[in-house]
Amino acid sequence: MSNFPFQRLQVDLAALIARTPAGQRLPSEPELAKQLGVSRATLREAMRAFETQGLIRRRQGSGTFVVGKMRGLLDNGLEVLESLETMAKRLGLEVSVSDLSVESLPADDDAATALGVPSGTPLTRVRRVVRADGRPVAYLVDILPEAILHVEDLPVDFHGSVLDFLLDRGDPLRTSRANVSAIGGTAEVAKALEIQRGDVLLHFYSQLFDEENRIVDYSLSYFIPGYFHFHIMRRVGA
Amino acid sequence: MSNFPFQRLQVDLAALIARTPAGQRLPSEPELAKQLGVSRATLREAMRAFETQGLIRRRQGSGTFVVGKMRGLLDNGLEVLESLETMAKRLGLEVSVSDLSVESLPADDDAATALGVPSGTPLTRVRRVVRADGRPVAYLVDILPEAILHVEDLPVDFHGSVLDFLLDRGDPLRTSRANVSAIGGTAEVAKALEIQRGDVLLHFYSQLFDEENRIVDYSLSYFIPGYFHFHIMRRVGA
DNA sequence: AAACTAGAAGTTGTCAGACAACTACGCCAA
DNA sequence: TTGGCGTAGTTGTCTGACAACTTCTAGTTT
Repeated sequence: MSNFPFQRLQVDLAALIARTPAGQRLPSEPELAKQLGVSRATLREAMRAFETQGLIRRRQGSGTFVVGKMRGLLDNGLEVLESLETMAKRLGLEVSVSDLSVESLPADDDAATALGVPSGTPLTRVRRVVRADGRPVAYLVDILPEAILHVEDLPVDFHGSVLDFLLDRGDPLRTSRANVSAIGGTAEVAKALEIQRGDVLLHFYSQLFDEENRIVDYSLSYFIPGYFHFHIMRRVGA
Repeated sequence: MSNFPFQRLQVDLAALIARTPAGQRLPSEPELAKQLGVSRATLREAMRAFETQGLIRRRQGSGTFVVGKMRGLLDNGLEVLESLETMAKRLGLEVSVSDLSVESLPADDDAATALGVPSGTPLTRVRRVVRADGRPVAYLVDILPEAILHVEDLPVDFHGSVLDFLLDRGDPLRTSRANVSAIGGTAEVAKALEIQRGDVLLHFYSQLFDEENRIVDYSLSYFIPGYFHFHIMRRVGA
């Protein structure tokens, strides 16, 4: 549908790669270009993008090969930011949200530095507990300027994911930087997750950036180990 | 030095992007191609690769812009696999290794499934404690088939990093899949790290793959929170 | 003077065709 | 059987061109 060959091409190529068994060779570039209705130069740019992502491998004189079943891995991985709700839905899991709290408050020093705004700036804070099988598995806190998300912007059926809301609204989000660590639950978190204070938790502290590299949101996530399996694909450093 | 335009180009372009302030425009494609001594088509392939990595952004009719100070972030991040020793060196930190233990043992069920080999296969296990300021900060265990790394392959001055050794040897390593979680220290780990059993630890369980997607090594890493700051750059899911 | 419009210049997006470098495979000869 | 060689097929790179888009300027209109 798109009039932009490269974008359409990326979709088509991704589909082709996804349905091609690992290790198998793709059609030759001239042929693929003809099939997909683009020039070889454009096709090669797209292939270079996929090669950079490690999905295919090209060997001069031999051909282009799809590299592996990374697909399923990547999707569950941390390379792509998506809400827990979206992730759970994709994995066919049943999750529910409880203790949803949306409130406005002025920025304290921590929030001010994390968001790059002056102290006292009006903020919106969203907190929620995610449950699987009725048991708490994650406690999530999002904090962002009221200018970006006002309490009253939220629909009545808001299910808790700030990320999903911003995406639906069309905000130009780009990347998230997540700091990963392990901590013992504080009193507040322990209460929300129905665990003992000091129990082991996986902790993400992350900032969300828009396409101009401005900080849109920062969030604190606390996961009870064992329910979600987070993984990362890492490239070997040259 | 390289006779392969694309590889040389990637290095040159990376350098150019690195030393260009964030937000600034790069020279136009025809000019850059001339400067770097390649055709515009080849240049564009390289730029597409960098664009995929999120380092630059191109706008038709306007120009190509470097995107941000991601550079410093990425380097400390988890996208690229490198040994703790290499990381520390790059960051100018002083770390030492103690309790280095290298031994051979047959594969138990866990190791067999993790490495994709039959139970009983001869394995090599490398364990070590990494210290900063004399205090333990990480406990690392690498396990891999003896066929890939035999105890006697190791030099007398082996400093503990299996990854560095394999890389120096020229093994064709490609990616690592790291599962990240939080756990309480077991007796063995607690003893090595001089902490209480059950104390909070950040835990990586990772598999190392070669370019044919074969499992080369799997490792267990335990980090005392606060010393290393691991972070991940995530793209917002479409 | 201010605001709007048309155009020109510059930039990225895409295309077509060609040749070079390399690989895989089969054929032929020893 | 084995070794070498040539040929077809594939990716790597280059050249030149045109289309689509953005930005800025200069002129025109209000």
